[in-house]
Amino acid sequence: MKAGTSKKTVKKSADFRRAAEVFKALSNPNRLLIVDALSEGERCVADLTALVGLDMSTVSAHLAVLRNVGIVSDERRSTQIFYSLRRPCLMNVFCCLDEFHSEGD
Amino acid sequence: MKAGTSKKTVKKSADFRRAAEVFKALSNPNRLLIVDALSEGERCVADLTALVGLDMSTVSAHLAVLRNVGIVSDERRSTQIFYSLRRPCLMNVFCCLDEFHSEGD
DNA sequence: GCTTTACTTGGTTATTTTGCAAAGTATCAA
DNA sequence: TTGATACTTTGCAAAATAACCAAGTAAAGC
Repeated sequence: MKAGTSKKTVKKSADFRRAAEVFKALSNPNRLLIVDALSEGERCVADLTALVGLDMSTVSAHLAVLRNVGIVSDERRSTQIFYSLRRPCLMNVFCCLDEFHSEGD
Repeated sequence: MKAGTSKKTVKKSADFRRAAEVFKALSNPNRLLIVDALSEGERCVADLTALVGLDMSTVSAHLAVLRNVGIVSDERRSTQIFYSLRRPCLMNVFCCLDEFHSEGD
């Protein structure tokens, strides 16, 4: 643990705003579907579009949301653009969610 | 690990919808502020209202959102209603988010 | 240069979210 | 039972989101 870092972190308004943005990016089922697909490796937009079954422009917008909060990155190779997950720890979030739901009432 | 459970879980549309609802509940800075406060113990609505600095009706609505996805539970004691976190693992999500941001570029 | 392919951006519409204020409900105390 | 306290619910306006289609851009091939 770094110096100046304590277990009980002091959180500021900006921290909550930033965290909320990440959660908001993950708050749509189609984006989660995309994130899940990317967890198995990079995919181009056409593949993701086929996967989610919406208009490509819509999928492109979803990818922009994920990109803007740093969840995915894109790389153009000739005419295609490949997206991939930037944050391996995102998969932990999914695991935590499984736990969340299986704790049930 | 239970029988019938594999590492590579097959996820259905309903799973993504349910997960998205939890993320949506966490996608607002004021709700995150509330969750953070509750991570230190139960609080009544008046206390949470003072904390977030919005109208009590607004805070009540935020609490309803968190309650509807099972993140918090409420218990009336005389005229006050105390809210508390139902899911300890939610704090793991916060840890994961810290990790998320500190990986950042 | 022109076309095609693969994507993104802009415009529009319907729906959802977030806030406040006012009215409603539950509990307690006088 | 009347009033006060502590919430919740309803009604409403402003802003954000998610979807489509149409138009714009970037790279590759002809």
